Amino acid sequence: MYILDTFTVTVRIMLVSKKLRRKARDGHARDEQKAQTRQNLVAAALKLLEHRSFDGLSLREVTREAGVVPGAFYRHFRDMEELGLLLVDESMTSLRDMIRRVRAAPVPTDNIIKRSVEVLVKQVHAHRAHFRFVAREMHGGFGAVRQAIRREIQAFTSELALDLGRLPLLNRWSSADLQMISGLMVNAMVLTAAALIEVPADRPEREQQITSEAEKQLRLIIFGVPQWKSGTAPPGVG
Amino acid sequence: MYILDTFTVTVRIMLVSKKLRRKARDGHARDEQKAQTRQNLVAAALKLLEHRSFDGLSLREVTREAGVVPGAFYRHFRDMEELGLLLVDESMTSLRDMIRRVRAAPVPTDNIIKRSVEVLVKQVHAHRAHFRFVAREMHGGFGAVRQAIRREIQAFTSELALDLGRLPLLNRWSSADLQMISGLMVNAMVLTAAALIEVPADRPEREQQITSEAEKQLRLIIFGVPQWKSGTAPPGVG
DNA sequence: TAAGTTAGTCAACAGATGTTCACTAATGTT
DNA sequence: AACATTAGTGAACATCTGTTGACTAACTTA
Repeated sequence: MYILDTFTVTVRIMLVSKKLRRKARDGHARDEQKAQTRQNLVAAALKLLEHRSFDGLSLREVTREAGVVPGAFYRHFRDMEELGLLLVDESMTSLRDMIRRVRAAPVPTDNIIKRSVEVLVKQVHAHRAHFRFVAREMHGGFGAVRQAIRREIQAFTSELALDLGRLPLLNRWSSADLQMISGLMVNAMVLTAAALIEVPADRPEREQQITSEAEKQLRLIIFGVPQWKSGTAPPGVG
Repeated sequence: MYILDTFTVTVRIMLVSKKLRRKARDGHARDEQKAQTRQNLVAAALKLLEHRSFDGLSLREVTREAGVVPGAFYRHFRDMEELGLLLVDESMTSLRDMIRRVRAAPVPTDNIIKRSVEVLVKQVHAHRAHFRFVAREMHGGFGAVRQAIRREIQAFTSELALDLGRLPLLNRWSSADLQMISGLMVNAMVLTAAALIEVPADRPEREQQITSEAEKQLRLIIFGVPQWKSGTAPPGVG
C-alpha cells in the first residue's frame, strides 16, 4: 500500500515532466515558455496548411501537431479565426520585408527587374509556408482571413505604386495609372510565387523557367507604358 | 392491433412519399430522376462553396442541402474527390464557352479588348458559382482538384495564345512569347473575375471600376508588345 | 402480369470534432 | 517561506463526421 502510492506519484511526475522543458534563469521563464508554445502552435498550423486549406483545418489537428492537449489552445487564442488573423499578419510581414529589400538598393540602378525577381525567389524560399498561405487564402473560403489578406495586399500595391512613381520612366503618370500598373505587377508576383511553391524540390530547371518568365512579364508591363495612352488605341485593336 | 398496423403502414408510406416526385411518362423516368438528384447534389455543393472551400466541405452537408440522405451520395459518386473533379469539368466548360463567344465575332473587329471584357463580365454573372470555384480552388488545399484546374487553365492559355497569334499586331512573335503574353492575360482575367465575384450586389459602380481597370490592364499588355524586345531593355530599367 | 433492378431510406457504427471543467505543479510575488 | 497565478493536463460532453447494410417501392423489362 505504501509502496503502491509512491509508485503512482512517480508515474504522475513522469507524465507531466514536459513542463520541465526550460529552467528558470531570468525572471521571465514563464512568459518565454508560453511564447514558445504559442509559436509551436503557429508553426504546426503553417505545416498542416501545406496540404489543407485553412477552413479544412481543425483545432485538434493543430494542437496534436504542436504536441499539446486540445484545451491548451484556448490559453493562446480564442478561436481558430484569431490564429488565422495572426498568420495573415506574420505572412504580410514577409511580403513587406521583400519590398523593403528591393527598395534598399540605390534607386536608379540598372536591372531593377532582374533584381526584384531575384529577391522574390529568395524570399519565397525563406518563407515558403507564408507565401503559400497568402496565395491560398487570398481567394479562400474563410471570410475574415480572406478580407484581411486583401486589405494588406491593397496597401502593398499602393506602396509599390509610390515606388514606381519615382522611376524616371514613370514619373509623369497619374497615381491612378500607377496604381493600375502596380496592381498588374503584384498580380504577376503573387502568381509567380504561387508557381514557385508548386515546384518539386528536385526540379530546379522548372524554377529557372518560371523566374525567367516572370522577368519577361514584368519587362513587358513596364515597357508597355511609354506606348500606352489612356483611352486611345492603335488601329485594329483597342 | 389491426388498427395499429394500418397506421404504421400509412406513416411509412408518407415517409417515403418523396419518391413520387416524378411520374413515369416516357421510358426513362428512372434515369431522369437519377440525373435530377445528381444535379441537386452538384448544385448543393456549389451553393455551399460560396462560403467554404472545398476541403472544408463535408459529404453530409452536401446531401443535407440537396435534400437527400447521406448514403444516397454513393449512388452518384464514389468520393468527394469525384464530385470535385466533376465540378472542375463543369466550371471549365463555362470558361471555354467564354473564349468561344469572343472568337465567334469576325476576327479583325475593332475593340477586341472591350468586347472581351464585356463577355467576361456577362459570363461571370451567368456562372458566378463556377468562377468562384475556379478562383478559389486553383490555389486551394485539395490536391487533385487543384491540379485538374491548373491543367485546364494551361490548356486554356494555349488556346488563347493561338488566337493572339492571328492578330496582325502579334503574328510575328514566337509561340513561346505568345504563350507568355496570353499567360499574363489569363492571369488578369482570372483575377478580374475573382474581384467581380466579391462585389456586393448593391454596388454596381464598383463593378464598373473593376471592368475599366481590366480593360486598361489588357491594353497595357497588348500595347507593350511592339515596344518590347526579348532580352533587351531601355536604359536604366531592365 | 410477374420478376428483376435500383435510387433512396433508415439505422447503426466507430471515430473525430469543439468546448468545458477541475486539477496540478512550476513560476512569480510578497 | 507562505501565497497567488497560470500553462498545460486529463477526462468528459454533445455533436458531427464517413461508411456500411438491410430494406422497399417505384421503375423497367420480359
